[in-house]
Amino acid sequence: MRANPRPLSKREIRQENERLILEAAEKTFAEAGFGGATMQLIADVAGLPKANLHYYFPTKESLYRRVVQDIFQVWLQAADVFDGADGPEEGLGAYIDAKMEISRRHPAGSKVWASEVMHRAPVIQDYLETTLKEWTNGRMAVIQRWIDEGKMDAVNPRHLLYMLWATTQHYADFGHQIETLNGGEPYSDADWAEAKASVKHIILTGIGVGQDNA
Amino acid sequence: MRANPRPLSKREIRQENERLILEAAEKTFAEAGFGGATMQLIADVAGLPKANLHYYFPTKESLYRRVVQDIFQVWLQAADVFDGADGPEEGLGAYIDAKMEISRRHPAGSKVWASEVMHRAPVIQDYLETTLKEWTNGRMAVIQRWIDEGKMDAVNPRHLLYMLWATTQHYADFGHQIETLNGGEPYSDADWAEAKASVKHIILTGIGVGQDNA
DNA sequence: GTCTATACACTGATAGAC
DNA sequence: GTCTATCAGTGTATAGAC
Repeated sequence: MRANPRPLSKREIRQENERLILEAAEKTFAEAGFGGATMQLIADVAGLPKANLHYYFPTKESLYRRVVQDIFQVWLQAADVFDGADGPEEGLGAYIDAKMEISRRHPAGSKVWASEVMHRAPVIQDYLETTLKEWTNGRMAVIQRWIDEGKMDAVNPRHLLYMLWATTQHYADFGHQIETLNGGEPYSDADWAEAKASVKHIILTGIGVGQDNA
Repeated sequence: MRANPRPLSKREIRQENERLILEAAEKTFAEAGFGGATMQLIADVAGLPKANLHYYFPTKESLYRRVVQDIFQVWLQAADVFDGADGPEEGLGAYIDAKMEISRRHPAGSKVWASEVMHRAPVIQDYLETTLKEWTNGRMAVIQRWIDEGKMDAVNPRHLLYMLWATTQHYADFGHQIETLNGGEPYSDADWAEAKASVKHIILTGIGVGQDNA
């Protein structure tokens, strides 16, 4: 344990505390839902007094809104691998890998997102109508281009995307069920590798793309 | 408006009121989550005074428990089509159809189930460990048999099941997102038919099963 | 079996000393 | 920027008249 060379600036204190709070909030909202997560509980998880949460985030809803927005950003960035790919095997394969990795590393975020959408997106409806819609249309166009170029079968691009989202996010959102069916044991590296390979194999084969992934 | 030929027996009154309450509860729990759904709100949806709910279901949790149990039954019954099928095209095709139909007809139930599992199954953990586990093992054995008989490719049966669950339930759990991406319009008969056909085509092709479904 | 009134606990949010 | 004390509002659940 070393002494800090200099005291943190107010800006740094704010950043650090916001990070602590957001981390605790994401975990707590995921586990208990918006209604079940109390400010007291989030404060306990963050290791701060409840009043401090209200200092950084005036209302519970503003805190929740920030959590959902952050998740949405991570989620959108996963699609960067999609762009600039030569074809579906590379592009969709990398996208599946990226989304499976998010399910593994940020399961809480995925659950908060799922819960928000299930409850008719009370705080991010505008994102669905603008950003997500544009993103979806763009990726559908890419898939359609691959189809036109004969690089994959003529499947419905929209429902292919939905299948990718559903399947990859399932490993986060229903992680508890999967763990229970795994004898109560969390997934090992090998389990995740098997899951990834299975998902990629079935979907890529399903759209007429040969692949040699082990 | 006709007069009832005879007054309802107490048993019939109980059945009818329980049905009203359970219907309202499923809808409300799905839309607002366990914490967000208040007994007052459920009572309003059911058209009954709040105190009556406590007469039929002593606590909020007992009402919720009953809702989840009922959903689980519907969900398990959908798998009847699985058994007695000659091969994967018939068995899995019918299973996908059945699960898509449940997503269409009982989206609220699917959401309550998803929410329950996401929150680590506080009330149906025992079902996951017993009934669901046995069900899953049984169906995995059927799939493995089809593989051994050369009727489909050698994919991992467990992950194939997860993909079926994820993909079909996605159309209920994320129905709001799908509707938003559909221009705010609910899915028509044609939309559902297209979704079903897409899901069946990709998955059945993905496991090496030819199919001629339109 | 129905329903009004109410008890009791808890939650989100704030005031104000430090 | 931190934290204790506290308020106003809401939620679950029940008592008791009908």
